[in-house]
Amino acid sequence: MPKITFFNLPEDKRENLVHAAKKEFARVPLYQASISNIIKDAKIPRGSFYQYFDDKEDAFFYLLNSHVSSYKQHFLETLRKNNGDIFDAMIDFYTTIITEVKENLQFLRNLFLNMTHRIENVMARSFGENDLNEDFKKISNLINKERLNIQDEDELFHMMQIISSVTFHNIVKKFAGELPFEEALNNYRTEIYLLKKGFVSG
Amino acid sequence: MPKITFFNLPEDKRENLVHAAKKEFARVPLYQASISNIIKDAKIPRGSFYQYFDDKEDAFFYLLNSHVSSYKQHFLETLRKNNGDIFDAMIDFYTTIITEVKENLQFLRNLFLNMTHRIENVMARSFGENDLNEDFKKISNLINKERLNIQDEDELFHMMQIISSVTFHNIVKKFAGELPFEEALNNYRTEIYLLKKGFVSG
DNA sequence: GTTGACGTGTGACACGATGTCATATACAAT
DNA sequence: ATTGTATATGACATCGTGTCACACGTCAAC
Repeated sequence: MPKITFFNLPEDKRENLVHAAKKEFARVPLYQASISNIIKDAKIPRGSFYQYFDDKEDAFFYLLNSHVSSYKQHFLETLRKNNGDIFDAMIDFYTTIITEVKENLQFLRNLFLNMTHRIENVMARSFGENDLNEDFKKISNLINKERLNIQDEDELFHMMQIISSVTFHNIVKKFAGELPFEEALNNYRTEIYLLKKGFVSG
Repeated sequence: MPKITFFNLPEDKRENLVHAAKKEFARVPLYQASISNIIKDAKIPRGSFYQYFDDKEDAFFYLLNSHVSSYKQHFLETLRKNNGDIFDAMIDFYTTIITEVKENLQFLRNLFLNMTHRIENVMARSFGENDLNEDFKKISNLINKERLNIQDEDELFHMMQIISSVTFHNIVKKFAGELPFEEALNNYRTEIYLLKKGFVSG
């Protein structure tokens, strides 16, 4: 978490700094980002940066969290819009991610191509990292379970784990492979379809 | 790839260096590893390191590749041993990974908790990263498709993609959560079971 | 209006890591 | 011996990090 000093900053100065950080993390992934670039761009002295943040990661995760919150919101709306059909909602959501633009897209690209567990952990909260999780319950309540071949909450939890693994991986492959939109979407659709019908007949 | 000089090295000196590198990459993930530590441990001068490798990553991926080759071998044997039952083979293989010991375990831990796309790409070759892939064909030929609810090679490819996404993610969660062996295995079994039966009834 | 306390701003600095390069050494071939 | 080629070496320039002593500004108390 950023320090209190950061939140006490006059809005324009704070936004300026945030923008410089965003720019740097859109340029390169976390481990290659440099504080020097951020402060040069934001035109603040080195010491000031350390008044606001513990270090590079602190700034990064602050930005990441705000991204995640907004995507979380968006996902819940998407799920509602699709009347609780989790599969349609995922495809919808997947489309949103891979059609982001400009700086946001670069940020996401660096994010997904360098998805350490620590980062994944922050993101996965949207999908419910553990079964006591508030977000998981919210999602669970929205899901239409009528035609789901799922026995209990535990299976539902693991179903969500699987879906998010597959979704993450598809996003990574889209970003890595520079696949055209249609191809990426078809791949994802195929995999969701396979998940629905299952691998074993009978 | 390491330079020719590296392969010309007398065996004991080379192994000594490899061991020092392994130790460093078992200590911390790639992005935190330091060449200084490696050369200190291997007792070679700084300049020599750069005679053998381009940089830190070069050394890392050399080690990684040798790990992957051996696991690839092991996976094919496992699949044969399980008479082409891909699901049993995966559970078998998963067990192997999470019960590795000592230095190997730490290396894998750092690997999976910091799985960038570049690393995943190297690993995924064992599972067949693209359908023209030699390894994918080998695996495909070994798989018993009798009871599989799979129409064609494309679906098979995506099935493998899904299985590897889920497997990777389970390994990450095991390492991150420090889950006891039994719990980790049960989680993985549940997810494989769900993949087999499918999410939608009918 | 002087003082002191507190929060904040600042940049020089010590430290550590990287990759390079000029020079030294070993050794084989002639 | 001489020359050529491969390898060894460590000092060095460069860059990024995090810290620290000091400067500044505000405000309340006296």
